[in-house]
Amino acid sequence: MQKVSHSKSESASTSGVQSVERALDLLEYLAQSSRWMRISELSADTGQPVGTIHRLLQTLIARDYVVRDSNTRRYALGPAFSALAGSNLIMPNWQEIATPLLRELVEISGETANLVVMEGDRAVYAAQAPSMRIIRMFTELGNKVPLHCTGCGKILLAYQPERIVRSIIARTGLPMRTATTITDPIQFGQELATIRQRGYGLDNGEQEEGVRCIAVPVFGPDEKVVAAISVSGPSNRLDLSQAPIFAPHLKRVSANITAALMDELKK
Amino acid sequence: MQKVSHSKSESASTSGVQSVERALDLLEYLAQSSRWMRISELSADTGQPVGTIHRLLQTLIARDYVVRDSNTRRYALGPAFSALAGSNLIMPNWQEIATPLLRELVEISGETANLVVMEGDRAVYAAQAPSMRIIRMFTELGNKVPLHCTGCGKILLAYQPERIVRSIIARTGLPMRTATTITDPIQFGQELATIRQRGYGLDNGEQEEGVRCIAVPVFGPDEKVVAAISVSGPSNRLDLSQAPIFAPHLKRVSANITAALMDELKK
DNA sequence: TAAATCTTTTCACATTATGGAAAGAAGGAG
DNA sequence: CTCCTTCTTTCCATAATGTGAAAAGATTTA
Repeated sequence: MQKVSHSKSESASTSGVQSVERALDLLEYLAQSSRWMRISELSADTGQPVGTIHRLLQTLIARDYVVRDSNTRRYALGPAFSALAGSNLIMPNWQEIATPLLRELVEISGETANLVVMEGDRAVYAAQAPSMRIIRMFTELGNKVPLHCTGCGKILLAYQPERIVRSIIARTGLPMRTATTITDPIQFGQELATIRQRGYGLDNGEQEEGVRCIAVPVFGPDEKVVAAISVSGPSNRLDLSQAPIFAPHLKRVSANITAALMDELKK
Repeated sequence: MQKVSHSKSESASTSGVQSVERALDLLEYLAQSSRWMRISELSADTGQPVGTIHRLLQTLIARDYVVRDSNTRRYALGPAFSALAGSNLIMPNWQEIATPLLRELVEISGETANLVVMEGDRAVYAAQAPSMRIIRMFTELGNKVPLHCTGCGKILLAYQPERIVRSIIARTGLPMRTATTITDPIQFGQELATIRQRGYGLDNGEQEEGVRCIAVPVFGPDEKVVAAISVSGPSNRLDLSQAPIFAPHLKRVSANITAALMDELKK
């Protein structure tokens, strides 16, 4: 258990309430660890003395943000988060807001249109307007897929701060799903840069052979990306050369969703 | 908008890192307010001076737990929560864990079996094993329903600390959905007490005319309730006099789900 | 343009969080 | 069963940290 520079360096910079930041560090560490943690582990891994960790945990437990298994004396995130996460300010009713707008994309492209949000280390389908054709892309709502090998997932990552992207990749890696999956971190970084630059992203069968998709970001308040929308279909119909043609339509619909979202939020 | 006791009383008592508690107060207040809030409102409603609120918000914004709309200078919960909420420690893959176990209930009862979790002020269907009969109860997964008028919802509330229950009811009220919906807070309190006492809950068409259900809690670590399971069916088949017969089966399956959950968690 | 309202920054102060160390539990080895 | 080790919890003197009143700045209203 080695001490890690008790100096205030790292996140010090300016402002920031120390104890709050440490509490958040703790919560985030618990979130990303895939098993229940003991105090000594938390202390070692976050570099805070056990006393401090213990006191923070007490506070968080009292509010149900952390639970303690009294048998093993291990800690994990608690149920209070789902109450926060359920707030419709951060989890809008995407089905209601987006589905009618997504249908427009189905009419234009003939392919299934999706709205996807980030949840933890994965992308989740939150709304969908299915293609009317016999062969079509279809996913259950709530379905979770990797971020690195889907059009929408890559969009969501591309508009995330560097540090978030790195920590996600550190945890999940870039596992190969098909022959076209990008598995090299450097190349993946370039892919994200390309996406940011041209404003839309592609999925060339990177998650599932034979499924292609074109995706754009959906912005919330303050230009933060809150979701991604896409049209997805079978490779034989959806040629990636069509992307520059579809992208403006996707962007228009994205802007409409942003507007609808803002309407929901403003009072 | 009246001021609520500026005294440090309330949660003071022992322990608890003050600034962390205040930050949590702030987050919870933001979560429950249905619109974006200005600093002055937050200050008035939480009883903290604007300076303090401002500083806390800075810290939370820096970490994306709060977002600020720079046009209106209003604040809301930020995207960092979905990352935490996505942690499989607090959001297990219920479909995977519970669905096979729920099927057992379908075989016994002939009716649809559901697993429901709490999310914010509502209950969300997280797993389901549908009845094989022609007329049957069915809901989309991810569907959100009120807590106060559903079997599972009432279970979830019954095993929640008083203060949580009160704050939820304060926000949502007890709106009448059918003739049997409990709309009186006192009576509702008694209902929750009854549920705790006998260990299972009923829904006698309180949300939808003609749909009845029997529900029991699902416990996680440390005897905390993390979900509820139920069998639901049409009133003409599902007589509430059958409840004492079904309840033990529900409890057995609930225990199995708890066990499966623990297996997931322990390494 | 002036007044009023709201937001952001500042700063002296002491309350509050800190973390080392002691006390207490639990777990393991012999 | 007892001793020893390892981990958790509590304690407390210290000063670093968070506090909040008020000033400064920004924006909206009159």
